[in-house]
Amino acid sequence: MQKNLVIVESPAKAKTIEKFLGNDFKVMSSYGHIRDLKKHEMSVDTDTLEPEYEIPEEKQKLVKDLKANAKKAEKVWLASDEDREGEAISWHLCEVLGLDEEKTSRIVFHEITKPAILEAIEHPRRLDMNLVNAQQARRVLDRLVGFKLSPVLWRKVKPALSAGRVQSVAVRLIVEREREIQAFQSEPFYSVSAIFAITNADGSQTEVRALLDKRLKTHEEVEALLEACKDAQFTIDNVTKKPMKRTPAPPFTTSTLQQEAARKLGFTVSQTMMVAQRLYESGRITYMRTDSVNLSSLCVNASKTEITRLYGKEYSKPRQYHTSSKGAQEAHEAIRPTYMDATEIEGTSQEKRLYELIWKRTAASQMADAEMEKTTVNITISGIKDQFVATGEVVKFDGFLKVYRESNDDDEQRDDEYAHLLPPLKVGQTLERREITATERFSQGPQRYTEASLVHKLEELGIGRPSTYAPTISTIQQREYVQKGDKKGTERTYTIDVLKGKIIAQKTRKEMAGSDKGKLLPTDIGIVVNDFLMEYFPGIMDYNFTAKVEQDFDKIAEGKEKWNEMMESFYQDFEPTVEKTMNARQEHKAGERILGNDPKSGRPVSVKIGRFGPVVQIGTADDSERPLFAQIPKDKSIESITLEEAMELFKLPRELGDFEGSAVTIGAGRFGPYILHDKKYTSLPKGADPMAVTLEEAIDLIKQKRTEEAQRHLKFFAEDSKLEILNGRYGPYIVYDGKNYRLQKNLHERATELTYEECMKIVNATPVKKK
DNA sequence: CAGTGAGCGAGCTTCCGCTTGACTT
Repeated sequence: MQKNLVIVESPAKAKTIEKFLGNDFKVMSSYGHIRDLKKHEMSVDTDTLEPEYEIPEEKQKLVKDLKANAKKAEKVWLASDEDREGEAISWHLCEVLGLDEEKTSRIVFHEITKPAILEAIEHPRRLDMNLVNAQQARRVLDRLVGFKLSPVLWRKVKPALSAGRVQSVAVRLIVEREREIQAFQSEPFYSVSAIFAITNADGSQTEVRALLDKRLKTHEEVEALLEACKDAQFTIDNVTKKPMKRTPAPPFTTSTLQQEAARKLGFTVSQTMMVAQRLYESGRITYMRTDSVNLSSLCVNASKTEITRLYGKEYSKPRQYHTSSKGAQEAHEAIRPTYMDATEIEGTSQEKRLYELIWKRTAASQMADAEMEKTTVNITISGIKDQFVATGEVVKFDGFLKVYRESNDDDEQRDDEYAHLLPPLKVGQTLERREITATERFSQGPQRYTEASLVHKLEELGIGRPSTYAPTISTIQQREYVQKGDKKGTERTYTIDVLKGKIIAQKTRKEMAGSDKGKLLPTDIGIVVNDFLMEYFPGIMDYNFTAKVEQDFDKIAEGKEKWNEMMESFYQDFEPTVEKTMNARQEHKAGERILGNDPKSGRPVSVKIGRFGPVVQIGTADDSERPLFAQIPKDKSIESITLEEAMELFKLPRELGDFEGSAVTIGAGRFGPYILHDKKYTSLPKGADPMAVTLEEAIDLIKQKRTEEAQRHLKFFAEDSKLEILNGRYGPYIVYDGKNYRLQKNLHERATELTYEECMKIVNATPVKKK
């Protein structure tokens, strides 16, 4: 007979807790929410705004199991997390399992240690219905917004689109950032650096690097300065030394872990979460979805011991951190190693690297400040007012820097090159000028978001939760509002003026400007949807919308406001706006734009988001003649495409002529332009203009493809026709039953000599990829 | 990592937060 049943949210947690509690306790997990609004319908009564819950199919078995165990138990302890969602989970459990109030207790604990759990058992409480109602309000509001707005988009923009309190604002951030970048006017300026020398007592010389204390605006100023420096004397005017301290960053939350793993390890946001999940399940780290920076006393103490052991007493400094981010609910601890004495773990290389990052961040947060001394030396130039400044930084005590330094997103830290050790310098000392270099630079516009920096921004705005950052990022990419891509930069030239001896020499160099890799870019659909929502639903799109409704949820949680009253007042304004927008007589779809008239037929040419994405259309649906369509290629935008560019799209497929008795045509496919001949496809090389390709060039490419094709099949096997050795872009590889298997580098040489057995060994040794 | 290549024009689609699961070869 089971005396006690404890229900927590996560199975890993259940396993740990069961160990702390005696045989009288059975611990089970609810696996998050057990009940929710119906998946495929509104499931909210639009008159009373009351939600209608159901137990989803995949939870039925679990609920049955929980029910049976609750019935058997003398007492049920609801131990879900101590936040809105956790309280609601407990309430749903009560309702669904039909728990008797007398034999049910609600408990919460903040860390998974034996004392903390025993302490929680000593202090049970009742369900907090105010907190539950705050969650219901949150849930219903999100459902109303999502399920009312999305159908508007289906009608006005494109089917299967979606809108929501979180995702639509995420897209807005990216669209607006792209517009800022486009509007940004880069201004040139000149930064001037100098190399001086001082002669030491032994006759040797030491270099001193310094920067001019201001940026120059024009090339004339550069010329004037260098001219003035030709015969000038450089004298040390002032030497100041300032002690500086650097404090470690707080331990990881979900958001900061995602950012650092992206910067230091190159992980995507979802990759980080998957690896962290595995570390959590194997008991290596605490829970990975958290907004808390709090560390348990257990960890603070263990860190102290470990840091003292590894680095010495002076490196240890126990600290407590407090969460300041908007909307934080702190149901968990910060993300930290479960055991600080495990500095390394077994596992995949990704697991090892992420664990090491978490260990270092946690350890650093419990270490002493770093102490530096910053030296600033002012160097006057005789005859002019401007000065050079040399700075040096000496680390007096490295403290936490011994293990960890937080990265940041600005890759431009050129000034850092000049911060280093300085030789001893005295006021009044003169310096020997070696060379002075003025380099033209350009002011930097705003940076595009990465997955991780978008998460950072969302957290800052209090939008979304640790459990939704990664899913939100993938949703906006799946809906094709945003794509991760590369932006080609433009080449620009810049000048470098160097004064060496008495001669000023000017050079020009080239660099690529504004190129970006793997950043988030808005698509045409993203832009059109954003502009549409901004026009008709500015309230929902407001960056403060979440913050405002959160205030209401807080009032509900405190019992100062009724949740259905809040819903009603929201819906009163929202619903009519939806109706009005939905039924507004539409002359054209959102984002539609007339480019002009087709020079040939005179029919109007327009662009819009069609059923299959952005299209150019000649003519209208009411014409007697059917309209013509052409997909807009990825590198063109619906916002900026011109009539001429649009008309080009209708020139394909283009017939070039005949070759070996069949037609050669140029078409445009999903993967760019191609040649079609005798039902075979040949890609055009990158950068080739499909409008300029001649029949001769096309035939050459077809022949080239044929020889490649002939050389591709290196070896067949009589034993099994499914097995082949092929030659690919990266050398020889094995194909078996339609799947590819890589050949180790050392086998490339003798690829054609491999036997059937050898190949099958490789095939069978390769693990099956999971979907 | 390993090679891809339509021309559709209606039915269905959708939210945010909690949490992990596992058709068979």
